[in-house]
Amino acid sequence: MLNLPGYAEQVRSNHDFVKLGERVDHSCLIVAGVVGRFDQDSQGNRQIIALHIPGDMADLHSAVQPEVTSALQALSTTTIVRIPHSAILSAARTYPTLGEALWRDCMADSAILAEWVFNVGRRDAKKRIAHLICEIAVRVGAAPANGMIMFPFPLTQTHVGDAAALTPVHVNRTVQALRREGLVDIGKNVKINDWGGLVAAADFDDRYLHLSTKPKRVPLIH
Amino acid sequence: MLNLPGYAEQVRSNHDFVKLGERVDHSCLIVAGVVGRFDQDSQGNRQIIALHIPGDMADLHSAVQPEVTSALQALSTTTIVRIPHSAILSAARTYPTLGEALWRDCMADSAILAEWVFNVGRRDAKKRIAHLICEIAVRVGAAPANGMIMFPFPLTQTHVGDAAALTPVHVNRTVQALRREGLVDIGKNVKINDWGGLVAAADFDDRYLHLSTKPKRVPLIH
DNA sequence: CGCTCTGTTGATTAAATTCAAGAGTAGTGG
DNA sequence: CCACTACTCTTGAATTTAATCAACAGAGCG
Repeated sequence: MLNLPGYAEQVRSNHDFVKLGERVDHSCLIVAGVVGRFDQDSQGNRQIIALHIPGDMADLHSAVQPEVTSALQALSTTTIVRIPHSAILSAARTYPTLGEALWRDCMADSAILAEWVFNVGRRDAKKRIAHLICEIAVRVGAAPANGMIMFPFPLTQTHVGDAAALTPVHVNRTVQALRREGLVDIGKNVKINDWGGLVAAADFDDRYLHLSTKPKRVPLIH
Repeated sequence: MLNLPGYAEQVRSNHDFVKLGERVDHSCLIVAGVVGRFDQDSQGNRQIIALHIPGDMADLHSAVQPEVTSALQALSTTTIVRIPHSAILSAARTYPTLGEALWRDCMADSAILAEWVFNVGRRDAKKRIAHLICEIAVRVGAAPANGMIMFPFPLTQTHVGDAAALTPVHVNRTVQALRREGLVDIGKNVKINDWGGLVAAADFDDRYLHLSTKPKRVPLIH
């Protein structure tokens, strides 16, 4: 087993722990919480371009590209471990198969990014939010219980808007519509009453998540 | 110098040379022409999620993730060379630094993808198309001549719409507006009259292209 | 208790889509 | 060489979706 160095660190909600423009010498493993990767323009308009959940290396790519062009912000109270690039790269050099796995992990994130371009570009508000919820449900590994899928959801409607490229007002109305239709209740928890219906409404196809090649999540060894 | 196997192949315009759902055992180097990476939904709505120009490995990522989740289509008459994954991966295993470079190359594409999420999500039609043109101008390495930047542009307005997530009708009106304002003339050639003005109109910041770490384009050794 | 943040509602406005049709251009085959 | 077809670009009008503006209510926290 790899014994990567690093120490756990708490990040407050809405705090940037990797900032635009800096040059980093480590990648961040998310241990708990939810983090958003943000891009912004010169007027300060922000867009979440990726969401990361526990088990994700939110910026593994920085190992080969240390200039930060999108910030990482905690969207809830979050625990991270900063892992030095030196450790990652030397391990990858020693075990080329590991290097390939890290590369593959980055490409899994990239495939999600591609789907987000489609999501934001081609789907209307309802499909877009439904699709986002489907993706998160699969990624967190939410399992049905009592005919319902439920998982904690610390994001605000504003966060959802930042991810789906919609205004908070429009997110609110769309979330209400999804609730009224009995598909999904998006609150402090997401409660999916009708997974099949939600998948259909979102036109969700999980192939882009490459679930078969995705490594199982392993508990953190410190 | 690497001596990767492969033979040149002509692809007709509008032809998919890597198809959705297949499993590939090679990556495609673009030698000439322009190719689009397409995602689509069950209704057949299409979205270009990436553009590739000569010198790009359009689907290098398939070396570590061979299941095709987005198709590659020639947007003009195109020449490609198919390079076996076996050759790429064994070279990467032998020379870990090369493996890192390939990984880095994939991450450069990923950074562009991230910018596209922002582009499609947060910019209006004019900024969006202007931004796309700025990006392509930089990537093809277009240089000013006679106070004007000009390069061939084989894409149709429909292609631009597929990339910018706009209808062809709206692309047309927006392209005309950009022409009227003297910023850029988008036709069989792109003619940029006012680079500074276009950059400002697009809110374009080339940092996401990581130009400093981008390897210089080398002529193909066969 | 008062502040801030989040969610909610209504009215208005703006941006982009949709629908429909016509004009120009290039390529194909007779 | 011309007729025919397909594609691209263009225009106008009507419609739809989402943004904007403006308030207010409730929850949580110091």
